[in-house]
Formats: sequence, C-alpha cells, structure tokens
Amino acid sequence: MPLPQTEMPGRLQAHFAERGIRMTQQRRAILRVMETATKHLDAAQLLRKAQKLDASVDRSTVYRTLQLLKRHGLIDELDLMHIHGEGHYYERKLNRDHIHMACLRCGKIMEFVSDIFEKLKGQVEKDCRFRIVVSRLEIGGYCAGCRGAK
Amino acid sequence: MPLPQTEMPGRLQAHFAERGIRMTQQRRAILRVMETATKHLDAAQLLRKAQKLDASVDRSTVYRTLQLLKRHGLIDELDLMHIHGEGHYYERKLNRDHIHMACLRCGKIMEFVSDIFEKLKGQVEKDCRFRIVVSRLEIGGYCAGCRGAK
DNA sequence: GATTCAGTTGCAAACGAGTCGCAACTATAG
DNA sequence: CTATAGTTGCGACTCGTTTGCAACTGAATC
Ligand SMILES: [Mn+2]
Ligand SMILES: [Mn+2]
Ligand SMILES: [Zn+2]
Ligand SMILES: [Zn+2]
Repeated sequence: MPLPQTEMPGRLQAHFAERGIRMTQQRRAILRVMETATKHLDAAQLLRKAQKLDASVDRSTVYRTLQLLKRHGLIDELDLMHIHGEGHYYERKLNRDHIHMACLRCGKIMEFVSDIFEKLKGQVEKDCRFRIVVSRLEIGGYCAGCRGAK
Repeated sequence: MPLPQTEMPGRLQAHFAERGIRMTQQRRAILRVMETATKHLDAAQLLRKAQKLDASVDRSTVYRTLQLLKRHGLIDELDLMHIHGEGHYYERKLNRDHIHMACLRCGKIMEFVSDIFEKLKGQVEKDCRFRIVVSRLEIGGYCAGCRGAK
C-alpha cells in the first residue's frame, strides 16, 4: 500500500514560504524528496536521494532540516519497531493520522487508518486533559502472509 | 502516577526458571531492578541501580539482558518522544497494556489504560489479519498543568 | 563434592545515528 | 549593490548500543 497522496507536492515548500522560512538549494532538494517519497525514509536514504537533486547536500543539513520539519509539525518520526537498526524513519504528516504495523518476520510495513484511533485520541484529550501535538502508534507482529509460518 | 504493580516481584526470575534460562548473579541484580522499578528506566539508570546490588555488572550485560527480556516479551521498549536524547526506556510488560503521554513542556510522563485502545488492537488484528505481538502508543503534547502556558 | 561444558561475562574496541563549532557562503530585505 | 542574519559543509565529536574474545560460572551429570 503506497502512502496516500492527499496533499499536493510542493506543499512543504509553500509552508516554508508562508511562514517566512528561508529557502535554499539544499532545502529545496530535501523537501522535494520528502514530498515525492512513496515510502518511509531514514536519514541516510533521504541524504542519498537529495544528493541526486543537489550533490552539495550534506548529512548535517539533512538532520538540521529534519529538525526544522519536526519543529513545524510537518513530518512524523517513526521507529518502525527498530526492525533495521536504531535509526528513525520519516514521512510527511498528512491530514489523516495512521497506524504503522511492522511484520517481525518479513519486515513489511503496513499502514492503517482507523476511526477508533481518532476516538481514542479524543478520549485521551478529554479524560487526561492532555493537548495532543503528535501521536505514534506502532505495532509489531506477524502479517497475514507470515501468520502460517513462524 | 506510579507504574501499576499488578504482578508480584520475583515474577521475571520465575519466568526465567520456567523456561530453563540460566540465572546468574548479574541477571538476578538486573531483574530485581526491573521488578521493583517505579518508573521507566533507561539503560544507564538500570546499570547504576543494578551495580548497587552487584558491583560487577557491566554495561554490555545490561544490554544483553534487555535484549533477552525483549525477545521473551517480558519488557516493553519506549521512546517517550525522545524528550531526553536518543535513548530508550524500559518497563515490565504487565497484564494490561497502556498508553504513554509525554509533556513537551515539563517532561512529565503519564500513563493511561483504555478499553478503546484494546478495541483498536482488536480491530487491527481482525481487519488487517495481523497478529499483534507488541504495540506502542506514544503521545507528545501538553499536560493539564502546562496547557495554560505555552 | 568433583567434573564438565555450553552459556555467560567483563573488557575494550568498534559501530551507527545524530550533534556541534566554526569559518565560508547565500538568500533576502533595503 | 550592500549589508546582514541565517544557512551551509566540514570535521570532530557525543551518545547509545553492539561485538569479539578469552576468562569465568551455573547447573546438569556423575
Ligand atoms: Mn506511514
Ligand atoms: Mn526511537
Ligand atoms: Zn510478514
Ligand atoms: Zn507539562
């Protein structure tokens, strides 16, 4: 299942312009990669893809831009159950939150949108008087295909 | 809110005995710390506390034991929104799963048990034909006390 | 209790992800 | 075009975690 493309590409750059954040060659490359990504990317993958658009992009600029995007709530950071090492994965934050499932056997990552999840967040906000800024539900287990084996 | 103490201490050691896992001085110290912890511990805190019970405990043994406990599904690993650095936190897995909320302003960690969360996991298992082994819902935002300020 | 050996340990070195200080550069406003 | 605050690449660094290895030890067997 590909990432739902419910926002048009260019949206991240537009956000930067609206909020008066300086646009640079390097940021343009990094944002473009995030905007057109069809899967969750880690920092190293993001760097490699961005360098294809602008060879000068440095690793530290990728990390600095990821921090910027996080601070502005434009991307989500995921562990994906640390199936491959200790690093993090990133994806654009879309209008609709979703759950991530990682198969512990084949490594497949699945996404799932649920009204019950929205209801649960509503319950937390109300019952705990907690203002939710970011939420992350990650599940590890066995996918349909791997259920039989094990 | 302290961790709910619904399982008796000694339970981790009992689990090891049942499954024929070798018990050592060092493991005894580490398990005792996990069993009696009243908050989420990172590897460094766990090491320090375990060394008070057995000064010979080494950092690498702590990590190896954490891996062992994870593999046996006896503990959960948390990010707690990476409020303090890139490390992980650990807690015993109790009968009842719970949600973690981290206040982005004061750093407080809150826990919350919810039937809706159980229902959501049921939906994932059914609708996605996914066998859940471990699940982690972490929420970042502002606690009741910090809502007013910003 | 002594013997045995697979499993476990401490140590030191290595690793991977992420951060930081700094001098050079550049996007943008005037 | 100029001035300047913000951004960059670079290299060195921190931090959390892993690993290879020789020495040790728990517990099963005698
Ligand atoms: Mn996703
Ligand atoms: Mn993490
Ligand atoms: Zn699978
Ligand atoms: Zn707070």
